[in-house]
Amino acid sequence: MYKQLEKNYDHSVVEDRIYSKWLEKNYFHAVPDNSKKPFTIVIPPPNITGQLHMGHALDNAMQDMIIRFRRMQGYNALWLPGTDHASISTEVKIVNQMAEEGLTKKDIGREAFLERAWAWKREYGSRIINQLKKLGSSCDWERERFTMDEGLSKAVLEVFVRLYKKGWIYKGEKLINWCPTCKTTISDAEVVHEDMDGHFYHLKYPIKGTDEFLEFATTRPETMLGDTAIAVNPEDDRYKDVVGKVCILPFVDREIPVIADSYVDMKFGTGVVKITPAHDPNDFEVGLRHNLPCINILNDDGTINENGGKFAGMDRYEARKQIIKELDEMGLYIRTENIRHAVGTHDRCGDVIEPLIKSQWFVKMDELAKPAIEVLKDKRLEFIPERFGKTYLHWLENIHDWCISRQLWWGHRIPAYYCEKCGHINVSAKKPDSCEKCGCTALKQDEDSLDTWFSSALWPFSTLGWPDETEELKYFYPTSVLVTGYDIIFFWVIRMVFSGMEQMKDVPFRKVLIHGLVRDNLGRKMSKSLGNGVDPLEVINEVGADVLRLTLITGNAPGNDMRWREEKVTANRNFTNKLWNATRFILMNFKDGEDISCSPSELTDADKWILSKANSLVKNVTENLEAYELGVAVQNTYDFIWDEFCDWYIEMVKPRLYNEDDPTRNAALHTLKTVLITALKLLHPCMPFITEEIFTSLQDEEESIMVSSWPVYKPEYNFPDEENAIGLIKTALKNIRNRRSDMNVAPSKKVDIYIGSEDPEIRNIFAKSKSFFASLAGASNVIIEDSTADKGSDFVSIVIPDGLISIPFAELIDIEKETARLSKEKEKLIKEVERVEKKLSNSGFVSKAPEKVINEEKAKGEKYRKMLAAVEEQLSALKK
RNA sequence: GGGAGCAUAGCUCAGCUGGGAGAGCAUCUGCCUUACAAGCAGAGGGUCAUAGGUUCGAGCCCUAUUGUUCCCACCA
Repeated sequence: MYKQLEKNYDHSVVEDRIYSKWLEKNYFHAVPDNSKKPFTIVIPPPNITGQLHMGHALDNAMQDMIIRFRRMQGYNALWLPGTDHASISTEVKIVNQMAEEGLTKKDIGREAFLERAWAWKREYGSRIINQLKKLGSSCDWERERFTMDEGLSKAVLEVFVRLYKKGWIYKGEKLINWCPTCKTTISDAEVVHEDMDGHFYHLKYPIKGTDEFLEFATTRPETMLGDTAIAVNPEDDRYKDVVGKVCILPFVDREIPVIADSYVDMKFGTGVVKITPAHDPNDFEVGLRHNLPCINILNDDGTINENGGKFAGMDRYEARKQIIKELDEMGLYIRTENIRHAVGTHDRCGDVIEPLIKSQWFVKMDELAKPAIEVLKDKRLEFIPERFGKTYLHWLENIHDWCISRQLWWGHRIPAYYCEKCGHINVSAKKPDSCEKCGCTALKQDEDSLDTWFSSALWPFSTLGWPDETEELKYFYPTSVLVTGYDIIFFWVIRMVFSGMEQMKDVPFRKVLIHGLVRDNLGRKMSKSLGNGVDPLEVINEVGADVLRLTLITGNAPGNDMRWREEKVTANRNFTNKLWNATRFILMNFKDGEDISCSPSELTDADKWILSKANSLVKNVTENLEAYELGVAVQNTYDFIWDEFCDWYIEMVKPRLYNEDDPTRNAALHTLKTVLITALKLLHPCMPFITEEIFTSLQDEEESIMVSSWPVYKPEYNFPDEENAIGLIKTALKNIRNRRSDMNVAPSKKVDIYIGSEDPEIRNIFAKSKSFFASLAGASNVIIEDSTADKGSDFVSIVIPDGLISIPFAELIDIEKETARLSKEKEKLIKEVERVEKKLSNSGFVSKAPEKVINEEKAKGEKYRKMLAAVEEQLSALKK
């Protein structure tokens, strides 16, 4: 019946075996069932190019923990997994792969390129999925989705068409962020502003018809080739006269007007700004106000185009140098200032972004943002921790239209078809037979694809079958919680919310649990370039997924970054060892076929104490998990198992186990098993493998802990009296150990221990617990007495609440040392008594503090006064 | 320029709605006590960044300051 455990726990064998079992039993699969409440999590889909890193490990450990907890609680728990096509990341990988073969996208064309991309996906797309399995993730793999699946692609086209028909998707010539390396547009969210060292070039343009010049400064002199005006502030007296005049733009000999616009800051620099509407967002706005032409001077690869005159074909930075050099020769260069300023770069490749004007597709954001703002304000959507809601709101309240077209091939191609005859744009999920305007059949699809986040924005409902009205969609949407890092709130969380509100008319998830970054032991971000990344798969190989998960979950609060420390891994590995050995010990004491059931009346104080503690723990852990305080929940379980259960209860129970005739042996076995199983269940969401392994060894009524029921708090298992009693015993034992250690008494030396108390109930508590003093404090005999009088110089005394412990250590007593110790204790007690008395004589405290607190203080005062009296008696006895 | 976080034992961090400061690691002492030396028992170590305020009571709430980290932002 009972399976004895191996001496050492071997995670490498156990984890794979157990995971296979769970898969075989189909425990992860969830189907709509109206008799149960759903609990849904959709995974943040990792990129198919990705490899599991610590960020994924943390994110998924948290999700698995939550979903396992809810599954055990009886919810119909679905964790829906999948992957993201990651358009730009994947495309770059394929392009690089082709480059090794000497091929370019152009060489092979769109169709063949996509063929290669799909082949790549087939080969590597499941890699990260398999890694998630190593972590123990209980995802419903039957429902695994990919953003470019047929169904999800259908959802993408459907949303595009709907928003277009509503006028919320439009095509327009606007200033966009251009990455010259990736040769595509990117959204505002993908631009990272980095402080870089740069130069501030002071230059001047000649004013036509005068000998005068207008001086200004710029960080990007090459953009002058696209200048179409020069601006000053209308209030600026210095330049009143030049407004309306014309400057001559060198090199291209363009005449540009001097205009007045309040955008110009009079106090900054010379108060003069060159205006390049085609390459600067502010200038673009100024250009609109003043009807200025836009002159694009850049090619897609960042070189100067034909509008740049003699600089055409030159790289942007080369042109910058050359222009400064030539301006200097012309006497138009003044000086260069070194400055540090924010430069927009592409988050993928790091290249400097060039703002330029192109015709692109946009999602109009103002209307979409409104409901997303509302749901946070009325708490239909909540962030944990709350503060991230501010980040979310701030972004939404300042949102710009979202540029969604990308000059990439891997992704969802924009469903817009241009009529070659009349130029009309036909937007339709399927290619129309003919132009809806002129009927012409010559239609050409837009070459661009959609931002990868356009499809992931739909993930919470597209994965459940939308736009079809599936049972799954009706049952599992809205999902319960989204777990993700704070770094993708803008990219993803916000876009899911407004997409869900628009298409489903409800939030995609009710809560967003935000976690921080896993950093290295020095607090640096883990990165490839630094080589400081810790590979979670290596950790799993070395110590197992349970230890990895425990390390990631404990010791940090939601939303905070954490450091990865080897020592913590070791400590947690030791915990699994502790748990394993505790179980091994318990199982060694079980005999096959033995009935260990017992009635409540057979339980001893110690049994009731640990059962009561376990019962409180159930409540505590459940509440913490429900509040998404995962770290606290696990820490409390850890502490309970190690400190209360192993260090105290198991030690207390040993004599009963060793004595086959002990009438309470059964109760001990029963309690050991009951408490351990409870603790295992509480621990299971965090450490699924070892808890399963132990659970199945301890009992064979249930085949898996993961589908067993979550423990519930039972008022009848609340034993405050026994908790107090054992609390007193523990205090006494600790005090005796302390004194023995102080006096260098060898642990092997057994002595008689006298315990005196005037309170018969206290005497009774000690009388029942005599055996603990033998096994845990080196007592040969325990003698209970009804007097707390000092026993004279042959004894060492220990004052405890409600009693006095005396040990015959006459030969070991150092009078001086003992006096010093007692004096110190006396002082401490005097202070305590004074503190309590002061508090209780404070009328404010007595009248305003809750009764419970006041009573606690009174009880403390009583206790300290008694102990003080006892200590004083000891001191005077010692003097004699 | 705007916003947010953090500052608690030598180190890394918990401390959830205010009611006498905790863990792990490290340090020191003693133990191979037949579950575990990856262990057991004991000990030392904190004016909870600073200054005010609210309160009967503040590590926790408010204000300011200092240091530090991060996010957002079109000052040429």
